Amino acid sequence: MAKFQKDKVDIVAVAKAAKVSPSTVSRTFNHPNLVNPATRKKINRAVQRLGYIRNRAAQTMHGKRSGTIGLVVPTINHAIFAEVIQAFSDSIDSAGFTLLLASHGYNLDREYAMVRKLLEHRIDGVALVGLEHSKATVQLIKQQRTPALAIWNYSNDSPLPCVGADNRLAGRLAAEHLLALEHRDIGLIFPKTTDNDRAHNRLSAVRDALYEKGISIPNERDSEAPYSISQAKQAATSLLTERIRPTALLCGNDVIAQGALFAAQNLGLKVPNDLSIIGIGDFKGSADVEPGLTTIRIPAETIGQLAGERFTKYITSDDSEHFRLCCELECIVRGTTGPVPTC
Amino acid sequence: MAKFQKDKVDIVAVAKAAKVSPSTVSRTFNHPNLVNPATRKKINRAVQRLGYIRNRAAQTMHGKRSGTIGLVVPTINHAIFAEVIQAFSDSIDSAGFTLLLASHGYNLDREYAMVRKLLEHRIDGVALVGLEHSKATVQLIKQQRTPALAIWNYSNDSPLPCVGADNRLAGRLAAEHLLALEHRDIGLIFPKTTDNDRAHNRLSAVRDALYEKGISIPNERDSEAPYSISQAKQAATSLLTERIRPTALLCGNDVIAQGALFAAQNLGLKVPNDLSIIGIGDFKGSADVEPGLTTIRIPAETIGQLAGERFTKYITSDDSEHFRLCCELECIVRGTTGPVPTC
DNA sequence: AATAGTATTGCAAATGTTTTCATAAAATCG
DNA sequence: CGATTTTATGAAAACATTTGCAATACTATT
Repeated sequence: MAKFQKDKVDIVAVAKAAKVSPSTVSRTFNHPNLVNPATRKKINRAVQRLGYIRNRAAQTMHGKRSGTIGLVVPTINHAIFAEVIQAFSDSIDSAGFTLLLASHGYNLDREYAMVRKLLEHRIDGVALVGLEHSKATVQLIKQQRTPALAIWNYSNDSPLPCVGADNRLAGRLAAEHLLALEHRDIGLIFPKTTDNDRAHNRLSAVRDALYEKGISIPNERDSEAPYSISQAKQAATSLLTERIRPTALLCGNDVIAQGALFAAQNLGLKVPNDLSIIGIGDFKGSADVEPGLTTIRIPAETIGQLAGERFTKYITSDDSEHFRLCCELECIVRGTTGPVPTC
Repeated sequence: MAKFQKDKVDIVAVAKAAKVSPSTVSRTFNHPNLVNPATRKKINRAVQRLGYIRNRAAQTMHGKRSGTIGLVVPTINHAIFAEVIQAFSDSIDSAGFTLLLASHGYNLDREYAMVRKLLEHRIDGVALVGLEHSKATVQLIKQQRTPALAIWNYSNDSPLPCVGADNRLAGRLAAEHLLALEHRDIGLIFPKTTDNDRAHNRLSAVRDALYEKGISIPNERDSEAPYSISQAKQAATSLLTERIRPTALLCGNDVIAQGALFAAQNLGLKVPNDLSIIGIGDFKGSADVEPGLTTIRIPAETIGQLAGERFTKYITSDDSEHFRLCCELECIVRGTTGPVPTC
């Protein structure tokens, strides 16, 4: 195969080789039923022989879809997003699209820059994580009339179509689980909430739920840790070595919760006898630590897959009915939470 | 800004608004020094006002670079690759490129399909994980004269430029660490090695190293587990409940090693007193489990970053000198390995 | 002031497709 | 068998850029 890799092999080279016009070659790809099976065979043979590969750029320029979808995430590096990226990628792939990926490191100004960059490539749609975006970003995608989708978060009044879960509810569920176990001395470890509406929503819902029971969290029980097991471990360690130790730790996500768990083990505390720990997310691996992590499950894979399916349909059929899909949360009780120690 | 979003805003709309020719507008973007600063200012104002965004597809079609680089990985889902993807993405981003990402699920035929798909988008280069690829894939990228790069693996006779580490050496280092601690009864847990030269190289190097000391691994000590903590945990559990328990477990990667660690804890074994465990990879989090995981560090972030820098330079300067970068491995001794129990 | 350069701009061709329209050949019908 | 419909193909315009070449205006040199 591919005997003549001589020069540029484009659609006209194929046409020449098959002794037909370029139009016919184009048609064999785009509307095969409009061309005589015999001619089609000739053309396909020529394609094989020359090793021709379609040029999406040229198609795009003509006004056809580019066949690409942009995805902008805060970070690729961490368990959750990796999972949702994988699912989204697979899902759009099977609809014939390719993924353009960019990350902004929890900085909404960089998010804007990334969206702009993707727009230059004439993506057929762009998916963003979360519902909070800079004014400029929103204006940009509106002005370009590019289909856009918010994933990971759900809100019934989201301006963009969205596929995700209710992060406020996630926070509330976590708090309620601890409250049901009679915990009152609760420590909080959350990531920074600037430019991160997921964390913000979770945290404020937790505070609300606790407040309703008359509990407020003193400053020294309210700790901040970035998305890293080791730094969470540090934060948890200092929280657990205060004069009065909380009986439970509510963590903004499972990575932090794992850090907290390791910190507790390192301090010789028995989980859940001496200390309860709950996370949010249910990442890969959370089930398998010892003891298994109690957490609020956010179905990342489902979100990614659903988002991909729904969004590609939305793009290809441009019947632009706004959609909002809410994925169910679930409180997964494993081994890291238990009743308050009866000391 | 963006008062007229009336119709298509292309380079000629901008030209009209700024009262210059399209050529001049194009030049302000591509060769700013060739155009009068005053004109440039006029044009930039028009660009702002109309909200013009360059069309990479049209540029590409003209023969300019597309500004995209393809990356094909086995999976996005797992710690290692997520890290290398992030670093690679950041690195090429700062050189002005955008990432097209695809995954094949450890199937080299799907890898071929993905490369083809990326080629349709006229990527300026494609990076693949590992050195083992189907004949068809290799032929395809050669025939298209697309710059290609192998990452993650290093070999001094790699046909493609490569940036990575020596996986055979990684296996050997792990084995030698256990041997130095006098372990002789060693259990192996590795992922499937088909279509995965990383795992294959590691495993065969481990076998060689053990063989040199006269040790061969009986079948029941040689276990297979996919890339999942929970399934690794299962595999480890069955290995550890054999009649005669090995004194050490050598795991094909850190995910498996973590599974093994949890399995041991679950069985009430003290690590490292009753059992030593070593992994390969040093993923995020491996340092923080309790006890910290001993492992062979593969510098994923360095690999990703270096690969991005080197590859973009390679592409933009097309001085096609073949390059091969070998990243250093390091045996990180933490808390999961110790001397053979003196029972 | 004439000449030679240099800086700035515009014109038009080229890039690789898709699609509308027109045409030619073949098939159907009465 | 001629008229009409259907099927199959080609010619050419359009898509949004970039760039070589030519033209113009300006500056420096003698």
